[in-house]
Amino acid sequence: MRLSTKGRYAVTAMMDLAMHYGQGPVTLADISEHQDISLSYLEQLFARLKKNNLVEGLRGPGGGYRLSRHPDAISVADVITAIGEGIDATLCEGSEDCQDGEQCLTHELWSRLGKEIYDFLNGITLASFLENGAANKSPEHSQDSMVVSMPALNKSCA
Amino acid sequence: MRLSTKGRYAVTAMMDLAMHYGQGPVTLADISEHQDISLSYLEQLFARLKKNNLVEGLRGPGGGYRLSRHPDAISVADVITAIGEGIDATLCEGSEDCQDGEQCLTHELWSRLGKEIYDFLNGITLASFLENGAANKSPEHSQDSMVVSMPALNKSCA
DNA sequence: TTAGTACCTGAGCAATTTACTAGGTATTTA
DNA sequence: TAAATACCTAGTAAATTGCTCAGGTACTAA
Repeated sequence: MRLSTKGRYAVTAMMDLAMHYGQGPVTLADISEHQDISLSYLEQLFARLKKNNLVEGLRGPGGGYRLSRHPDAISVADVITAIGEGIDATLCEGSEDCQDGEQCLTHELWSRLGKEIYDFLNGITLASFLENGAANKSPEHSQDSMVVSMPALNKSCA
Repeated sequence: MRLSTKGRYAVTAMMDLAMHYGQGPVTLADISEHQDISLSYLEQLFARLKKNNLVEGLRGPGGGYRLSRHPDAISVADVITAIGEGIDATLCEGSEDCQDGEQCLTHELWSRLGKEIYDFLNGITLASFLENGAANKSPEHSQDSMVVSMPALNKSCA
């Protein structure tokens, strides 16, 4: 589990897509303008996201990206792990370095903590976060005409 | 809020100290051996931890480091922010770059998510995690003769 | 068919972070 | 004093981050 500005870019970009879910694809150029990220950097991020089947790309005029699943079915943990792609095997894990009990113990402790963090982030879906900003575990996965509401966020930023 | 292997090292090291709380200071050499981290790297980490008043250093033979507060009063978020030290002001935040509403919106979204993650990690204290691995909010802060128990973690690592 | 728009690939790069090495100084205990 | 330990400074190779540039490929409207 890793959490950096890279994951932050990815999550905010995915939220951009979630907000326009059901309204046709969103171009990377739009996201680039909205979030002030370079287009090529976004392309790199979305290559990862597409590789992990979180988004679909649609070419041609009027094309862009859209979520490949319902915002209810995409968690923040999904996005971050898709970006990180195979991180967290850092220390013993292969367990050949483990000699004494105490080392195993601290590793065990961290792996438990890491799992708790993952479970927490996995409980936050794009939809649930857009709706009320809360972590909703076990979403109902309603396949209806999803309309993402965005209440009380029109305060000025300056 | 940043989460990387650096924070992982710091958290496991602090857990090492929490386990020996009330049993005299622990040397960095011991932690270095237990966790297989270089001594100087630990020194850098503990310089930050000391700067943020999470640990106390005791020089001379028989010296080492110990927690400056009760394990109940130190959260995982405390450790990670002490290591990170003033990160998360990355994008607009100074808010001069914010032109349109939508950019503010995504920033608002992320800051809310970041706060949720922080609150979650802030609910996990060293003591509560050692005891049962669960996130206990609002610990009772018992100032008694803390004995950190470590049940059911003696499985072999190989 | 052709221009426009989108996605894709890969190289490269400055800045930062990571994890570590080397060498000191300061302080305390025995 | 001598040993143990914290503490400090500086450097550094490797990786990561965030980004740019330069070209490609695929699709669609005209």
